[in-house]
Amino acid sequence: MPTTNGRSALRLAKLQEALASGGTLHLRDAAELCDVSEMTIRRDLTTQKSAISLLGGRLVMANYPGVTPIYDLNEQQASHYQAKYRLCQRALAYIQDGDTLFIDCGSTLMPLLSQLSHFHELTVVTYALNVANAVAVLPNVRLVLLGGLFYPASQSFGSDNMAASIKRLGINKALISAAGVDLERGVSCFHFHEVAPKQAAIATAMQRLLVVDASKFGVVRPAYFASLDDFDGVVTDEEGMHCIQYLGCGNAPLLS
Amino acid sequence: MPTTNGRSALRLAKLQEALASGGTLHLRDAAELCDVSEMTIRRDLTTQKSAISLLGGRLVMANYPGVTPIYDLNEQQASHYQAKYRLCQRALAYIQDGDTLFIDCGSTLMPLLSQLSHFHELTVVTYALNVANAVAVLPNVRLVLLGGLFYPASQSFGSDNMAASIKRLGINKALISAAGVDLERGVSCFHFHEVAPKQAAIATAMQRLLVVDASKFGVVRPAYFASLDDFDGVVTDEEGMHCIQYLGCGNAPLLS
DNA sequence: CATTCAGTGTTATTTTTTTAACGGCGATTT
DNA sequence: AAATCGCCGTTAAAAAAATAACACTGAATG
Repeated sequence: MPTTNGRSALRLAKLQEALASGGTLHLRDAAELCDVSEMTIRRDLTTQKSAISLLGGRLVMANYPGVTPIYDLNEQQASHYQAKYRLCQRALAYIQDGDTLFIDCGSTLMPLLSQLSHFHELTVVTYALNVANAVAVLPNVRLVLLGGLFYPASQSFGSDNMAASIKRLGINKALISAAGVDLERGVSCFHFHEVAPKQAAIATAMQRLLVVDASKFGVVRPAYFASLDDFDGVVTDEEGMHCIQYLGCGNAPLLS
Repeated sequence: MPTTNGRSALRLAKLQEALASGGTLHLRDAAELCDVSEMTIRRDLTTQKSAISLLGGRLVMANYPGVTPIYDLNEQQASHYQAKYRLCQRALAYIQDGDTLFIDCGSTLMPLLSQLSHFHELTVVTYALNVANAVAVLPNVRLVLLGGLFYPASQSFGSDNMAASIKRLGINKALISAAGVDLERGVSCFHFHEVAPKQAAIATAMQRLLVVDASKFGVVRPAYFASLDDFDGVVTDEEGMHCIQYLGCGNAPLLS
């Protein structure tokens, strides 16, 4: 195993460039490209740590969405996903063909996106890169991405005139996610740059839905952005329903 | 093999949702999730065509960037990539630490992006989704994405006020790609929505570089956006240099 | 000049993945 | 009720990929 990063690192760099445009590269081709044996490429990959990973004989960019975080489905994870999935199923019930949806950032609403392919025509407005990527591949959904400076922590964008941009759009339904929901302290998230777009969407949309699972109830996060009264409804899971009833729920009607 | 889309399609849908958030799912886990054998999942995948593909025993979303278009490196393709790579290496020579770069859409400049990780600090401005994805993973590069309505054909965004947004940014160097370069008919691309951002970047940037390989010379595409004189330089490959000398090259100095 | 060692290729072995073939079960048809 | 057929599991065989072990090379070192 090479200790000094000699030619090994150079090869990795070369391969990384080859993969940067997107796509996969067979081990055989990678070896040919670098003019070494497959074994050497294998060793490069195991010794030097890089953004490339080997998936069934093919090199892929590990940091690309849809590749890296090998979905872990052991016991708990499975049910955790199931919960998120069911939550999105409930949210799905409020979406109709022809809607212009505002989709918030975060991972909560991701399971919803692939479901959107069942509709005939939709428009999705978002300021999150992961959401945009998932929507971009849907042929029946128009995508409007609100750009700006990228914040890696939330995979989303922020800009001065985002609020103005949102208000120019005819948003039908806003699906807002949150990291904390408290009856007294209101609805909050982690990052301050998310506040402006969330508030603008709430201000503009015809119908405002807060989509949160039970784990968010009774939690307060640094960035306050709305009170429960600002929403037309709360979409939550079975367990979340109990939390709301316990809390009293302001005057936001419980949805599903 | 199932002829009527019965439970098969339902399983695929379920798996697709599981993968939508990004990530991979081992065949074993997929089988467990659907409560069938691995063989059944395999059959589902081969009979029904879906957005899911099987890569080394793992299910991945085929339409995600970095997965689907299995990089084909047969003879010609290899040299073609090498050419693109060398072209970008030349362009790289004009980039300095601290620059604010405008990166155009298309595939030409993709090999450049992973190279940017070698710099200490950079800012990249783009209106292309594939560029944004490649830049988003670089920790040392600030990303500004100019949003709008998404155009799948060019993987880029367009909006009314994109030109205005670009002009508000202090763009240092603009790296512009093109689909056609002709001495008399000027520089052109395929899609009309690319014209506004390209022109705005050319108008704003301190330094304007046209990055094109030899295959673009003498070609005219539907959307004209600049003349060769509008650029401070042309970055091209060895073969492209000959083309330029043959054409006369306007007054744009040849770079590399 | 002999030794060491990083770097690599080759070969063999093990493990995993893929493919193919067969048989069972339940619903529908004849 | 027998036959058909869609659907699925199981098993065996083939192919591919991952791992391990060993040998060779050339440069640096003693």
